[in-house]
Amino acid sequence: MFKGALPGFRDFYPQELAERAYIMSTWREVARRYAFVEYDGPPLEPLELYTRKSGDEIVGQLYSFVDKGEREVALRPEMTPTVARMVAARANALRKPVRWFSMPQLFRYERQQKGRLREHYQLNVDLFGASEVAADAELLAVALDIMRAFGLTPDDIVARVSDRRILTAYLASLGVTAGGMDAAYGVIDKLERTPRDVSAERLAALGLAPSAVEAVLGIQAATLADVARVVTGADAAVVEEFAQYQRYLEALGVGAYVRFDLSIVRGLAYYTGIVFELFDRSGEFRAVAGGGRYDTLLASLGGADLPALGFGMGDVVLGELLRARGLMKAVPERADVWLAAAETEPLERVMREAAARRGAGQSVEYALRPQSLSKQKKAAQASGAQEFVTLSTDDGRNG
RNA sequence: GUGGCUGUAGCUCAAUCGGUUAGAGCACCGGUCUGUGGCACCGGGGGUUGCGGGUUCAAUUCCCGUCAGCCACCCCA
Repeated sequence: MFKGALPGFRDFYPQELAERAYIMSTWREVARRYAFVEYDGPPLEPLELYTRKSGDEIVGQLYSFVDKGEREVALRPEMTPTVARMVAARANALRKPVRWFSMPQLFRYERQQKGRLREHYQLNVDLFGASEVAADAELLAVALDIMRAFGLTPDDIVARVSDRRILTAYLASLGVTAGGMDAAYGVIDKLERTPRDVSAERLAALGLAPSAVEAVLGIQAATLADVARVVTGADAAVVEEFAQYQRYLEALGVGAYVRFDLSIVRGLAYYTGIVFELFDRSGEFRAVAGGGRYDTLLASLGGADLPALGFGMGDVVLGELLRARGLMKAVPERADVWLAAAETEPLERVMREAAARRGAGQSVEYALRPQSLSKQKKAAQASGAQEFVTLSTDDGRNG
């Protein structure tokens, strides 16, 4: 006797499946509008694909085991290594830029919480072979247009956008040393959920002057102009590029969603340039999506040396948000027609009509045993069928 | 992995101080109503109170363990 799904896994009853299908079809539709094409890879991969670059810390969060061929394997926890491998294998043959998306089910063995299960479906949109900042703008525009397609406006969603290079330059101008940079990222990443004095203490421990500590604590309010005043040389060019990025986002029609915010760090991993996260304005939910540029990842995985950028958007937090806002319109499919006949009619009569209609493409349901018409009508209403058709007793052709 | 809170029917909840065969609404099934749109009325199935142990004459109620869920941490998708 099984009581339910494993912890962190979901049973998709028709209502839940309809919601999932609604989310995924919307993802697919908007990605298509931006001329991204769909691909997929194996749900099971060699364990090494994830341990090689990500480090061993991730291993504890993998669903991994030894298969019957004594291979160490893992259920995929993310799509990036797979797509990187696929692109690298055909790097020379693929038309650049490569605009691909996928909606894999991903797995991670972690303690579950709201918005965070052990399995989820995640839209992955990636662009390979494009170093232009226009590509960064396209990428964020897809993510935001998806929000719009779900009915989420700039009043609901904010895209907080930063740039690794700008953050680094800004922190350097405040006196953060190269050695203290990662630690500073860590403090900034946790700024919102850490008491102010604790953060201040950690920053002071990095050797920052009191004024610099204040500046970091208030980094969320720092504008691009603030940054432009203190950076020089190559960094100034990066700042100008970011300004271009913002102009492109305006041109693409999603500018209202975007906010410059240096406190967005995106973990400590492989991002090399512009990064972003999408949040609901109320702050009630976890990040809805996140991504950015990771130009060195393909090369470091031993593949082609192609610039790359991408984002992920999971179905769990998004689904919670849509339900909370009354924007989850999905309902299970209903039959086109409910066929009824007098209780005295043989069932074969109804079946022949059902077969004809089904042959013509209609979705047809009927009572599996003779019943009174009122009973059939009640059943038809409960089923939600679009149309109630009663076969006449006379000629058998009527609708 | 750590800590806190919580587990009664498919769902939302009730059950006095520990006291008889654990109740209700919704949902589901059956029936009545030949007419009003997912109506009304009648009836029915479904719970070893998450599971295991302990205390007690007696446990849904008190204690311990365990599993699960929620929240925070950790970490990120």
